[in-house]
Amino acid sequence: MAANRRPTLADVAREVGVSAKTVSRVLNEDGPVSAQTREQVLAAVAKLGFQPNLMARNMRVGGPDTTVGLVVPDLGNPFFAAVARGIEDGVRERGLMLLMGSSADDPDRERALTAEFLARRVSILIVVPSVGSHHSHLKAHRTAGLPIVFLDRPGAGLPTDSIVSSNRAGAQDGVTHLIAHGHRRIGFVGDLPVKLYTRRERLAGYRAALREADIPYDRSLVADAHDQQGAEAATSRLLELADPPTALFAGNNIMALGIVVELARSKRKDVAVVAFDDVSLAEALEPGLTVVAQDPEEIGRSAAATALARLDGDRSRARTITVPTRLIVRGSGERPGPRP
Amino acid sequence: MAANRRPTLADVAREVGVSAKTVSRVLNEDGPVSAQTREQVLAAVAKLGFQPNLMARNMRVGGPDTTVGLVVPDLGNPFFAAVARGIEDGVRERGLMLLMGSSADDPDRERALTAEFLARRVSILIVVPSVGSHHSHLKAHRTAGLPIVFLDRPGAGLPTDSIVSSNRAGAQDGVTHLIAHGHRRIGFVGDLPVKLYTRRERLAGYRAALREADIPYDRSLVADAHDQQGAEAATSRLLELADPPTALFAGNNIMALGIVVELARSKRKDVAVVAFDDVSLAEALEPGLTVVAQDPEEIGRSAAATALARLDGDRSRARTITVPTRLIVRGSGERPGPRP
DNA sequence: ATGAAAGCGCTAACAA
DNA sequence: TTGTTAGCGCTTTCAT
Repeated sequence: MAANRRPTLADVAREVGVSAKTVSRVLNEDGPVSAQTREQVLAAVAKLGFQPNLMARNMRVGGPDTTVGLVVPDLGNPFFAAVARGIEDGVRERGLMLLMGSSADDPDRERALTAEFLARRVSILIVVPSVGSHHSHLKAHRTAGLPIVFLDRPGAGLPTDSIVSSNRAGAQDGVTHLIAHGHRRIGFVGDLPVKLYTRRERLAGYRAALREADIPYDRSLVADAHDQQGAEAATSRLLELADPPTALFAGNNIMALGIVVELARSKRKDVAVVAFDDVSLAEALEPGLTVVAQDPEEIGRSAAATALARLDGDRSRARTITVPTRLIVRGSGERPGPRP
Repeated sequence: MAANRRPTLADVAREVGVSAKTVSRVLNEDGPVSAQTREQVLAAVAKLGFQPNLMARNMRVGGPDTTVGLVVPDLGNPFFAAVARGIEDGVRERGLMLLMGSSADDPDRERALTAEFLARRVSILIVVPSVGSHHSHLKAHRTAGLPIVFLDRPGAGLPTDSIVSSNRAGAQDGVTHLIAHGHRRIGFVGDLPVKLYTRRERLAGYRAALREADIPYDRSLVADAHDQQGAEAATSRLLELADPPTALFAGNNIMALGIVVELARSKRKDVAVVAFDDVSLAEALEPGLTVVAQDPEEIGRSAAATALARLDGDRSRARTITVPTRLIVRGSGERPGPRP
């Protein structure tokens, strides 16, 4: 069967014997329409299976597209998936949908995605900026009224709203928890690149906790990895040091998976662990994995709320909203430290 | 500062002193343009910060929007997040983006989302159908050439391509594994509603395994839950039966989390477990969680590939593609069964 | 209560 | 190599 042309407003109008404008009035409950005409129009709409073309409507009306453009590093990462759900939650009642793309933390892909979103005239742009990406080219759009929100990390080259977790304080809490249980040699397994905002902030929190306890910072206890496998290897390397750590701090959820898996594989039950960001099954481990939990859905909802406020005319200064983290103690931070 | 009108093609043309069509030619690398004109146009584009309006372009060209409409029950579920990534992977090189929405397994919301997608003239529609949703209203669109793919579950009322896991065989493998290790009273914790396709298929696999081993089917060993907390409660109830199960089979990833967490909390190390769908940290548990792993990204890529083939004119009969599952033995299925 | 004409921003199909 | 005209499907404006 050949691909039929989809019916248009004009087709419906012709079917009923009225003008296109009348059909439009019925569908948008615009001007006055007689009950009978309305009936006939609705019948024809149903008969032809007409569905108004939103692109055409949007274009004529001149307003933005009713979508939220969202760029995340990886759609498959549970953290960003939860963030996306939070955003969707926050904008659904305003009738906005999510237009999404993964940047893989590549500035070029991020830029291509944002360009595409802009070309589509999204109502809101929400971006988890990649390391090395600049956003000065977005300035004109922001000035023109497009709400732009940076998420998880602040953006470079453009003063605008950002939503971040309390990375530094949260990491400090987590590491302090380890110190309180007698640990003085604490490894840090962070993601890459090292310039990544969250990585730096969390490392700063780690160092602040050490400083607070008068423990010297030992660079050799800081390891890096790109992914879970890398974190497993990093964990293994740290534990093979001449003077190895008795505890490990995971810089994010993926690093946490690597650390925990490697410790399980090597049956190292003597190493304490605290992770930044919660992971599923954390409470089912033995002992339970102590984490500095983020609230990704709240981050998403907060981004949505901020952007919607801008859409509604809020012209106040750009703010950075910090979503608090919460230390959830489950036991893994209390594993025996070095003998006193 | 007032919201400035965004520059249009005509603005650029005026700036340079050429016609709109010429600008269009430069931007789309369409017809021939003199090097000098091209330079000037590009300069003006940069100067004005012009970005072509994709909606207008699409409309004029008459083609569909370069988006994939995707409806999933829950964006935050790692399984669907991974599926989404697979789809994105599969369509990116064709220049398609993801337009997403969560249905919460509510047929009305699913319908609202698909209607919105249709109104937006998506190039492809991919849906995880809710229980009770019907899709006969999509028939005309499919006939008109819109590729429609059902994912994870087949759709009702419309013969079209579907991508599913080998639910029945996979579940049978998992339960057979438990039986091979001496278990005869095996509980099944499935999600709701009970009419859900995946739930029914996996339960059928469970029953097939029992039948194969001449173990009578005991309805009291089948429990249901909506979410992780529900699965925890269901696990607890099963274990309190007069003649309790010595092993449990989880109907999906969320049920698995509930079972594992509840067993850890009640320190029941004597209960064997196999889960349908892999979860992170499964290998770090003690013993590792044996699972029937799905391949969500492959499901997504497969859906993308199927839809793209349809877009390219494939008019063959609707097929159902079954993505194989794989039993990953990690130990939890081998916990001691009843004494012989 | 309804319709005709114009135009949103862009490109196809022609000319020149 | 470039411009002109028309029109995608819809809504606005102004008539009737």
